[in-house]
Amino acid sequence: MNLRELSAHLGLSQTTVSRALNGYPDVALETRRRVAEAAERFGYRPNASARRLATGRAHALGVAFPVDQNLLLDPHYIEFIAGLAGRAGEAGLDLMVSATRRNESEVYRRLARTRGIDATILSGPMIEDGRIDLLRSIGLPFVVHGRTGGVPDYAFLDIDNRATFRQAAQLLVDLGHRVIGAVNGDPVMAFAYERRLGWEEALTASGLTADPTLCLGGPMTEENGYRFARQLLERSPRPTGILCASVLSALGAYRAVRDLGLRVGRDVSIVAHDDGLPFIPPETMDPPMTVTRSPIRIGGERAAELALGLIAGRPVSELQQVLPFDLIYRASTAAPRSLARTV
Amino acid sequence: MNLRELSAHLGLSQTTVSRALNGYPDVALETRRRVAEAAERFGYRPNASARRLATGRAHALGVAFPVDQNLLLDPHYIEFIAGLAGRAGEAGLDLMVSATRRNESEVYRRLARTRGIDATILSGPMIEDGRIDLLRSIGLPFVVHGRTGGVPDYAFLDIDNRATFRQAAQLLVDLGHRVIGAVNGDPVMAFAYERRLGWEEALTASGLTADPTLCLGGPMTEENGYRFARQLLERSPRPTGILCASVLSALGAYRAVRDLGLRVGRDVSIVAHDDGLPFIPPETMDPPMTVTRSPIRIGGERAAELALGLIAGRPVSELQQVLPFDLIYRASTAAPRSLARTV
DNA sequence: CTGAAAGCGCTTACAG
DNA sequence: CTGAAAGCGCTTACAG
Repeated sequence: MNLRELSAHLGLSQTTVSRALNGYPDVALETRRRVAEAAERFGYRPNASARRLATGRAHALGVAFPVDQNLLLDPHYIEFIAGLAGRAGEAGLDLMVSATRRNESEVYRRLARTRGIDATILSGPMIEDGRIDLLRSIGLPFVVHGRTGGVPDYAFLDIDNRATFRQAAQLLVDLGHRVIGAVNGDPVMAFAYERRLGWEEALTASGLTADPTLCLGGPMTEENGYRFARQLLERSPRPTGILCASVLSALGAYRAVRDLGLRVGRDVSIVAHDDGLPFIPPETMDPPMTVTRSPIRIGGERAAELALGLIAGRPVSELQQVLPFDLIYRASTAAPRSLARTV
Repeated sequence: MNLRELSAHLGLSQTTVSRALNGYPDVALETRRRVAEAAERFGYRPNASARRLATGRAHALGVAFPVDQNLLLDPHYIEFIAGLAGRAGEAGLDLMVSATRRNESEVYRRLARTRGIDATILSGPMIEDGRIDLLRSIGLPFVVHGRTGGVPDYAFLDIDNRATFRQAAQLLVDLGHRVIGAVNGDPVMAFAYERRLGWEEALTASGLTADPTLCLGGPMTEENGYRFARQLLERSPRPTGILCASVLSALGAYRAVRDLGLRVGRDVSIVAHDDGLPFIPPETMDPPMTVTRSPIRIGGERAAELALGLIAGRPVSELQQVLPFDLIYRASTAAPRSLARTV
């Protein structure tokens, strides 16, 4: 059933039926009702391609899906996509996923020329990220999930990454810890850069030195978490507190602590940033883990909303959002042992 | 730059340019070359919507992305999507992701009517799954990742789930284990049903009884893995071997073993099925874990290939594939302790 | 080997 | 309040 057939059936012109369906004014109430009823009955749905061609709007959002570099294709990214797809769907937009393998800019070019999407969402910006300039130069509207340094002149949503690690480190300092290491994300990523600064700020503000070799970074896997934590714990003096950039790395850090015959909470305090990955709830870890928390899925939803605003032509300055996070205290953090004894 | 402009620039008709670009015969070699060169130089890309409208082919695959039920929106599914998107992209197809929340059939109806995709991939079939009949009835071509009982009359790709658990259980039996439990997937899922049968078959074939209360099932999370394994290990007699449906549940099972003051490998042997999730390598677990292994990402790639075949009109009987798996022996399995002592 | 023309199924000024 | 008609940018029989 297409528009022509539906119109013929109703004895109306395509114009009127189209207008009625799309909620335009200047259609008699009774006509509108009849059209809606018939469309429903026949299960009429406008052909997406025809509509796109006629309006010039794709009614779709797009993302480049990095299928080779595990950097992004991780649970964090997926939760983000889930939020994005969900919110886009509610607004009647499709989500187009284009696989990329080291050819991300080529993919953006194609998407722009092909008019397959109205806007794209760029994830995981690096400290220096050529993709932003590229998107700007090809004129494809975009929202950045995260942000590069300075005051961005593009639409973005992010959390205050610096504050997450600053508050986490501050908590450990307040508990009495003096040697605090960090298992950070990949140092090329903008968010990891910010977190590192947060860790530094908390330490130096308390008169402690932020020894750069105590901040190790790399993709946030269990394996790296183990490797980095182990490296930190084998130093002398041994850190009594460790910050982790993700629950995934924290899983590895927990393992490293155990491997060395130590116990999380008692011998080593751990605080991680929790993106709300549904299958690794930090409250069921052993011991339950203290975290800064901001569900990345919410981020996906917000990104979709910002993209909608972008398409609607709202000014970029209104499309910049910093989401809040919570600091949730659990049993993986405590006063360091030496201190506990003297109390 | 559109086709009209490109043609005008070349002094050729749109017909000829289109034919040259699409590799049709009956175009002079020199013309073909000139067209290709100009298209490249101007970065011409056909408007996707126009092409879709004209050909009736969407040049896109679609999947329903369940954003509320965590059942599917898990790392396994994502790895699958990565394979799917990658292979589809190589073939020049886009991947359309439509969010669903308890309205999956509505989404399929819309996709079919809207002509937005050429075929869809249905993931995680349940033992009784109405979606298959629905897809058939609305005429949307589909590939099933997995299969329901019997001999399917639809395109599918799957692994031999029954054999995975049968071989895993057999391994434990051969090592001398007599009480073997299973932490299975959700019992409504077809794959979990098959695995359960495999576990049963191995036990009964060896003269052991497959006590149904020793096979526990639910979504494959760390948490469920912990809960079910703990439940099994608190029984008397205590199982000395446990099968896990996923590395994720196995993570929880490892934790349960530790919590009870036991050790994996020594006190309890564990074998899991490994879908190749990149961020949880079983070889780095403590101790390294014995697994049956079949990367689910390969499954996604194959699914894309089958969908391509479907679109090309190949008969369904040629589009059914069962992927192999490996059994990889590591330190999480050993002879049970009582037996080890007598040796 | 090339081109004029119809058609895919919508939307949208424009006229009445 | 409604309709005839043009147009979105391609593809593809068909004619030459």
